[in-house]
Amino acid sequence: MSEERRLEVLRAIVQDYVRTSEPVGSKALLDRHQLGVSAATVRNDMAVLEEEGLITAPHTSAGRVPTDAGYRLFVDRLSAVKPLTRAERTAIERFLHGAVDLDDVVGRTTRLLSSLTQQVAVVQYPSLTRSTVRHVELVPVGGTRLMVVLIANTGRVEQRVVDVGRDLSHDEGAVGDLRARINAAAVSHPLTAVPTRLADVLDAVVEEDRVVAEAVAQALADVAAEDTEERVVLAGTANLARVGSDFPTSLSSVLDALEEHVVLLRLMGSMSALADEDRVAVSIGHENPYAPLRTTSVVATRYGVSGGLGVVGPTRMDYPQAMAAVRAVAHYVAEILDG
Amino acid sequence: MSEERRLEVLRAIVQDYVRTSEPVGSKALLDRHQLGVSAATVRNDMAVLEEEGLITAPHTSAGRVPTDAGYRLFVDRLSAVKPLTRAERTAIERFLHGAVDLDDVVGRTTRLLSSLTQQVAVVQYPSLTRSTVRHVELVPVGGTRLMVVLIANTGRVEQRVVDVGRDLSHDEGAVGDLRARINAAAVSHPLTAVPTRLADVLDAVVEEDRVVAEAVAQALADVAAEDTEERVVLAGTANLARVGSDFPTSLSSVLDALEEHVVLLRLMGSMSALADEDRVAVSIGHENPYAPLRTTSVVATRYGVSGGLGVVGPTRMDYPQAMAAVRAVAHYVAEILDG
DNA sequence: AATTGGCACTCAGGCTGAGGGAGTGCCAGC
DNA sequence: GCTGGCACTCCCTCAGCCTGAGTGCCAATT
Repeated sequence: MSEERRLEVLRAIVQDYVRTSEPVGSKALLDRHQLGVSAATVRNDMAVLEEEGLITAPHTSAGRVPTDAGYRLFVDRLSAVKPLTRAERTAIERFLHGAVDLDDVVGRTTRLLSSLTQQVAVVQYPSLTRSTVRHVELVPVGGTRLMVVLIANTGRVEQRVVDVGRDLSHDEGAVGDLRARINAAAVSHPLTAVPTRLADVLDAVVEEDRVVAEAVAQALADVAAEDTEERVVLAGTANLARVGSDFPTSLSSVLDALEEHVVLLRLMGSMSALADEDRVAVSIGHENPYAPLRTTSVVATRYGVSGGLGVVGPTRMDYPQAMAAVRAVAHYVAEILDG
Repeated sequence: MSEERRLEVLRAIVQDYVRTSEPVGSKALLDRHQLGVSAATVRNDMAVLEEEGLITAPHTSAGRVPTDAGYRLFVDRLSAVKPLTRAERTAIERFLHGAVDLDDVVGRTTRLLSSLTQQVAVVQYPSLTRSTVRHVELVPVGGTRLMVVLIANTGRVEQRVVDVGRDLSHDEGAVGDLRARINAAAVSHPLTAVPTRLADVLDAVVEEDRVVAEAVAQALADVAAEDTEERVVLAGTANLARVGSDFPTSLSSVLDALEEHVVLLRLMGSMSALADEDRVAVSIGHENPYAPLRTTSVVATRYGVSGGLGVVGPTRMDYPQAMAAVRAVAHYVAEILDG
């Protein structure tokens, strides 16, 4: 009884089940794979695989279905990297290159990933906390209010309107002075360092502008601190409802979960922590820390310096294909954002 | 045979069917409404209503279900305005007032509307084409590239990066001069007027800055022209999949349709054209111009000067409730954006 | 002329039971 | 350790039956 062949059987089961979404029996396996042994032997192997908790039978006299552990083993040891075709690669490149700004890049990436994988795609905006300041702009917007615009090196733009208690509409000098000081202190430093670096600026400004500077510094600190303000974008939720999908009843709870962007952000964060450059993280079914997603799998990775992207789908997922698509898309997006 | 009572029967049918989602028969009607007549009479009325195409029976010996035309009549003539409770109003107000910027306002509005109505909420960003310029900012972002930031009076911010073919990183004078000229020409004018107003600026700048100014003007014109760049935000798609919902098979095609933001934008546009201040537009089932949404109804209105918002749901929808919620939310959002 | 009670009729949905078929586990033989 | 054979299990499908909600129509009543 060879260990090797048993794993071969597991691989065949996973592949067939992913294709057909029906429990696969010993006979059906022989039809579609040359294992060189008889059905009875396959049955013996299956019995062992079941004992090991890698596959399970929905009921007696039905075929077998991979368990979460089975998928895990498949992903870790049995799946070959499935490189994208040249056509796919050029399609990705062409599609992403039409983007005009960061919003557009993120939007296109999301749609692209969902159509490539036929799953729900999740793309996180490049995180502010790990990025640096490219520029800070101050714009009086009528009355005593000032719009503070922060531009990060990733191209992301955040704005806040603050009330500074003083009408600055006609005092371009003071605003310009403050703008220059803030930029001198903050530009090309990490966002997380902004509060401390602005402390010096506060001391330097003249008394009457102190309160203005403080309000602005506060707004910038808010932006930097507010992790919750990180955003994710979804596409392809319709894929969950497709015929042949495996969400009979729980579909609406999965959709609900996907609208909890805060949760998705945490998810992307924890998963991309596991994924180093060019390697994707996979979380299968019950491995998922967030209960409503226990019936789903997530394939994700990091891109560039601080973003995350991936797909969410049923555990019965074409992992090699999804992993290849996620990796390739992450690669191209990083390239575009760097350029 | 009183016309009046017949309409009363229609109203009762719509109300019961919306509640229970089951065809309503003559007897069940008598239990829940005091019509003061017998079941046989109600049956006669129903026969007439069916002849008029206002209700239909899924099959012989089943109760009746409103047709699209039935809902239409109900909405137009039979539904009383259902004012929100005081508690709901204060909840709306409180929820929206926590918003920190335009993105946040739109996001909160969408989630609020979907949780109020238990439908899919659609909120369109205030359109640029009808708004005016509040400020234009130019920021050199390394090399020969310049970031053009446009701030509209609605609080919306759009940016573009353009290559101006000249390194401006250390020529703050030229940038400042151009910024001042552009703002002088464009601020508080409608976005649509930007291209013509900038023509004068182009003539005035010195020869060597001409190409820079042209690139910037082009970018601004792009933003102003690009209607497709208008954005919508969705929430509550999970509500479509809720148990008791009426999308047995077509669910995924509806979800697909909702991801076509371009279509949604056109939809919101055409509907809010019909809706004047404080009046909501309703499009029921087949009335909808976009085929994949023929099984849904849309309740929408305008808010403020140039935005649209509404909900999309099954034709079996609580119209009075949805209309009240849409109207109230639009009211509050307009107030907040004005303030 | 409108309303009503009565009555025969229809039909979707649920329940049942039989038959087929895919699949299994086990065992004896190679 | 592999294989063919065999008995067994149990899901699924289908047909038939029954029930109950609901209808349409009619004759009688107001």
